[in-house]
Amino acid sequence: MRCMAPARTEPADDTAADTDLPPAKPSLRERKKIQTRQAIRRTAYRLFEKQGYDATPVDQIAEEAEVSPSTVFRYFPTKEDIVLTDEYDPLIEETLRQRPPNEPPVTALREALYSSIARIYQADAAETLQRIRLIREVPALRGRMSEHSAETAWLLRRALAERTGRAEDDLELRIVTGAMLGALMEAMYSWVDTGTAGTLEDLRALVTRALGVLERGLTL
Amino acid sequence: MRCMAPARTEPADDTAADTDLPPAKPSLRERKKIQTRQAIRRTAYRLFEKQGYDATPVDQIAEEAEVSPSTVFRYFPTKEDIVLTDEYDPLIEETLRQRPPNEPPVTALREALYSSIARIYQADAAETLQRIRLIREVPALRGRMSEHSAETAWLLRRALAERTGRAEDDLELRIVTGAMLGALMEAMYSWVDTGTAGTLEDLRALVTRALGVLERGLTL
DNA sequence: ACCGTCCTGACAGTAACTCTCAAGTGGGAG
DNA sequence: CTCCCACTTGAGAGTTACTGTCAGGACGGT
Repeated sequence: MRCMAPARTEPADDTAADTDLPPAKPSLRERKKIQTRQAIRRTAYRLFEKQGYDATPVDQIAEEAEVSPSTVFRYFPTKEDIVLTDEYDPLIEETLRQRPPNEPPVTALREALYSSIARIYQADAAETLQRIRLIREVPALRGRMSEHSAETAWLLRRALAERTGRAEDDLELRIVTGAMLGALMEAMYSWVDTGTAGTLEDLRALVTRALGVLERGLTL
Repeated sequence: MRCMAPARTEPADDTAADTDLPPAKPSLRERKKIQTRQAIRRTAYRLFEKQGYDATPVDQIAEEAEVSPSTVFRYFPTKEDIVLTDEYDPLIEETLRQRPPNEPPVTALREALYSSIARIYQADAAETLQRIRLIREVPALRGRMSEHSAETAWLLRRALAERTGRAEDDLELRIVTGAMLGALMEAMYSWVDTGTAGTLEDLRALVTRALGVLERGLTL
């Protein structure tokens, strides 16, 4: 397979994360869309688990989810996006903005990441675990993930720039966000490595240690 | 296009980097292989520059380089690899091993990275610049690059583990390498951002500042 | 019940690979 | 110099991830 770089125009529209259930009942059409989205993703996850990511063509996912292949691509611009859908960035950003403005930036970042991670994990623990496992094991997904985290870094940078009054492309800011994301990524992978069942507490502890290392200036 | 995850079995064999010219004259066959490799890459870079990465099909590269499409894929397992060939990891590793063993790990890493970067840059400055520019601008390449730097991180980790006597999968070690690579990546991007002509001195300065931020515990 | 809008499936087309096989070239042995 | 084996190349067919178009059907308000 390959992974060209398509327009990459995420829908990013109204279709809410299928993990939160707002009490307001959307129209029948909307509900069907959410159902279809879930069906595709669930089917995909099941097949990936059974026979592997690469060995699972989109056509098969479509067939077993009982939709046409075109529909799959309408919901997920790329096969990778079936795994990597994350609307987490706005969540992180919002959480970060709610931190007291006088708080030191790294602390604010740490706390924001803490609560974001907790919320993401609690939304669907099993699926989150499987997702991270897939990301770690499938090179294409890892690549796409890091690609995405570059955007996250940019977002964090903007937020930090606002806080500190520095320019958005300030080198020190770039370094800080790059280092934090790099460290956190390792913590994540380390988390899924520790046995099969990572718990939220484990994750918190790992993140704490990771950020601790950063704050101590990478001393061992 | 897409980017599945093929066997990813890099040739990684004898074909030396086309940048260094060892005095020993290899056989005619070997020389032809190197020529072909260079021809493909040069043609590709020229076309990428002219019409963009995504807008340049492999078939066109093959045609203009006067080889068959199959040959292109024989030399570079994926289109991305035409840009991302780097045999730098062994270089970094060797340089790192040559540092005095009693040197503090982060210092050793810094010095090893310094000289490696300098050597890579000096081998072919123009091409290096164009490569980094491409990596920054093409999402697929960025993704693949970070994927690769995960391997580099692993390599660094092993070297550090040796030095410090820690386990290879030690969390702190992962954090340190992850953070350093994250920070260095940002420094690189920042380097190509500053005007069109990044100089080696600029790069050194950026790396110094980046590692300085890390050593100060991400204080701004 | 009607009608415009949104959604879906069928289909054709592009491009990145992958595999196989036959023909050509290099290099060493005699 | 010649013969032969090993390596390399080109050609072609096949798979898979997408992309765009178009017609039919369902939804939802009037």
